[in-house]
Amino acid sequence: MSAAESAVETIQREMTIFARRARASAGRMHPELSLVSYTLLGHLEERGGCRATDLAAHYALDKSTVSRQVAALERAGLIERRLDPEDHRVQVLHLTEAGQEILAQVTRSRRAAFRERLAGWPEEDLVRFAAYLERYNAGPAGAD
Amino acid sequence: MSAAESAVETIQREMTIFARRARASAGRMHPELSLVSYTLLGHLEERGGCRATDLAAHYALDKSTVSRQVAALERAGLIERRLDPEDHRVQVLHLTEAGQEILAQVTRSRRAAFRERLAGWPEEDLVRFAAYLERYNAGPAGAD
DNA sequence: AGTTCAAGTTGTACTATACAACTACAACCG
DNA sequence: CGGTTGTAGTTGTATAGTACAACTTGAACT
Repeated sequence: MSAAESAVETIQREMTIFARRARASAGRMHPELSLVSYTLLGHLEERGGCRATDLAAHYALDKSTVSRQVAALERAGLIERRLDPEDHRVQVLHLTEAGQEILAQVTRSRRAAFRERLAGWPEEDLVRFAAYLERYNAGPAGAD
Repeated sequence: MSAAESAVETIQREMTIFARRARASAGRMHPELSLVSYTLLGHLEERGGCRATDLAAHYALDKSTVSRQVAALERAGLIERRLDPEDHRVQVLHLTEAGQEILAQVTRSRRAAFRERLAGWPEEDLVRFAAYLERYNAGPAGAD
């Protein structure tokens, strides 16, 4: 096996390990915000509000799933819905202040975990690793 | 923000994207084998058989969860249980031939997906990326 | 023998998810 | 206009994966 093939093997294996661990630990680390909820809130913050349908499309989730997640987030007071005056079918979702706070807090704690894990890496390696990951994820969606 | 801090941000973000995508696509890509089942079968192959309790410990799953997964895999004919003659509480799990075949097939198809995604990467980058991932995952478990 | 420990199963509950059927509104077309 | 078709979102139903607790069975060690 060539060095390239064996590197691909390793990348596959390590990415799988990571995915499994992330799934296992996500719920336990931030009981207040599941990985999906966190991602949705993050998207809302980044975009400054969007529609449930956009979330579903972007994250390849069924609209019913998003609908229930959104309902839960609203119940928890983390987002609010504003009827689009242009189109009354549409509800534009926005973070509430509480939502912004929780998102910031979870982001901080996640960032701390990553930072700790990456402590001791030379800056050059961090930058290259980050670039590789971006390049990997920028590829066509669909493969793991 | 320093280059190192911003790289950590990027790593966190991209790893999260990856974990989300993996979860979303795993079920659709290999309906015959969930990510967990695949991982369990892989572990059995690697170890040449082990106990349900070992699986639970290694993957931080509840023993009841493993028990049901194992039951399903046995029902599907992919693994078999052998009573440990030394200790009749213990069932040593082994891949059946069908299990080995399916595992090999899913591994091939996953590998193909990764290979396609990484096509065009210079060998040097593949090797470095693989090394970074190994180093990342080798850190203390628990952080995402 | 009796107690304590370990492996595994089963009952129950919860979360995330998908698919399908439905409602409400919009847009378009004749 | 007014009917048809399309889009946003909700709700009913089903399934998978998971955890926790209670239980069964066998082992080990006094």
